[in-house]
Amino acid sequence: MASKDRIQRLKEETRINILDAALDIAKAEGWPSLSMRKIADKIEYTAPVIYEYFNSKEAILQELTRTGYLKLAKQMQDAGNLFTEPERQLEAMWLAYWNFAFAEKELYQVMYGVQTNCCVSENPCVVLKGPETMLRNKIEDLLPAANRTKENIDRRYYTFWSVVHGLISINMTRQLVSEEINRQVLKDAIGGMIHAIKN
Amino acid sequence: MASKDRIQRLKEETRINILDAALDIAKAEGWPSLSMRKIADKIEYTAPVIYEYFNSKEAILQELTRTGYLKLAKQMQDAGNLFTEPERQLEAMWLAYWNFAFAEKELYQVMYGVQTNCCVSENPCVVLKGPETMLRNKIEDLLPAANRTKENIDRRYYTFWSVVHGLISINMTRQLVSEEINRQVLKDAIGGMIHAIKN
DNA sequence: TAGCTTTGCCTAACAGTGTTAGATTATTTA
DNA sequence: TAAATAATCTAACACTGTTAGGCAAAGCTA
Repeated sequence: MASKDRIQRLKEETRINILDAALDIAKAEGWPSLSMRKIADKIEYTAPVIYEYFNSKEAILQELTRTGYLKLAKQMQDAGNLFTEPERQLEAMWLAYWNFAFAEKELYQVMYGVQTNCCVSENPCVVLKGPETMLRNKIEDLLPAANRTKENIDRRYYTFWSVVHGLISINMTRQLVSEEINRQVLKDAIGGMIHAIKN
Repeated sequence: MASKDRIQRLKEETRINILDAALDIAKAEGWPSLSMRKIADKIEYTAPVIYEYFNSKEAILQELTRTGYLKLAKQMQDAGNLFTEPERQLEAMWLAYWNFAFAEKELYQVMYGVQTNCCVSENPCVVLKGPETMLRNKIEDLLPAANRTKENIDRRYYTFWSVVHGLISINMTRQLVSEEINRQVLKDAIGGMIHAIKN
């Protein structure tokens, strides 16, 4: 009856192989070009056997986001444990979050629905820069002449953009942020940023 | 020779029809289920005709992002023009950006590569909440007991998350943010937020 | 108006996708 | 060894983006 265990182990193994193969392909060629047949090739099976382990391609991605969240949680936990003061811990946890996003880029993408936009890419023609330059100009106006450097404008612009775009995309991918919280976060961020710019 | 003009006008018209149809389908069924044949159906042609107007499906999306940027720029311009003080203008412009994102959700998605993540969706099982709860707990620790309300924790958490996730996804979709700016924005945001939490 | 050329549009096809049904082979059980 | 079960494959369906080739209508020229 130990053969049952062996078989069970083997099945578990190919299950993991499927997940590994999927992630490998995504890392090598990006998520859009991931296909069931490519996964099958990599694990040296034909495509239909994958469906004995996962109900759909979507299910594979779902499982990968699950492991992604576990990995992220662990790295944040470990980072926090290096410190004792809560503020240092919180800082370390966010930095761990940041580092995870780039160390495990593909996992982060599937976890949070960030697609490497092929559309805009290499050709940042002037119209795409319209909103950007408008905002930068206004930030420049507000900055005291003394610190009106390119680096400063960059920094303010990206801080602004990050918080607004971040909040928007959180709202679009998940839908659990209350209207009131949105209003407050946005108001705080914009108000705080404008205050900070004026010094 | 006026017929040349008429024909030119007609061609321009179906070009616009293609773009409109694509956006309509995306609004109705989401970007993933947009297909050339569906566009063709909507404009009452067959699929290959579209290739006389656009080189590829990608080109259609590219054109739509272009119009999206124009629309966004106009709305920001108009919003800014309602005020005279630069700080009010900047605030209004960011609010216009925010409003555009939800009023023209599909355009924003294609412009900035935000995909409505089907993966996570309805089943927020406990593991997905791991990182979230860890961060919330730490924020709770840092908040003075007096303002340790759920609303406050929510607000701080989402502000934090927005700026970090926003910066990450900006980096992933575009790649034009310098390492130095990233470091500064991240440091400023995290430092500032922690300071704000402690009051 | 006749013929020729160009244009507009379509059908058919290719290679690829996710997914399912049915047949076939291998393995385990009796 | 024979029957039953499990593992795996082939073939197919309906779909995707995209291209090649043909047909018919429109325009131009004589």
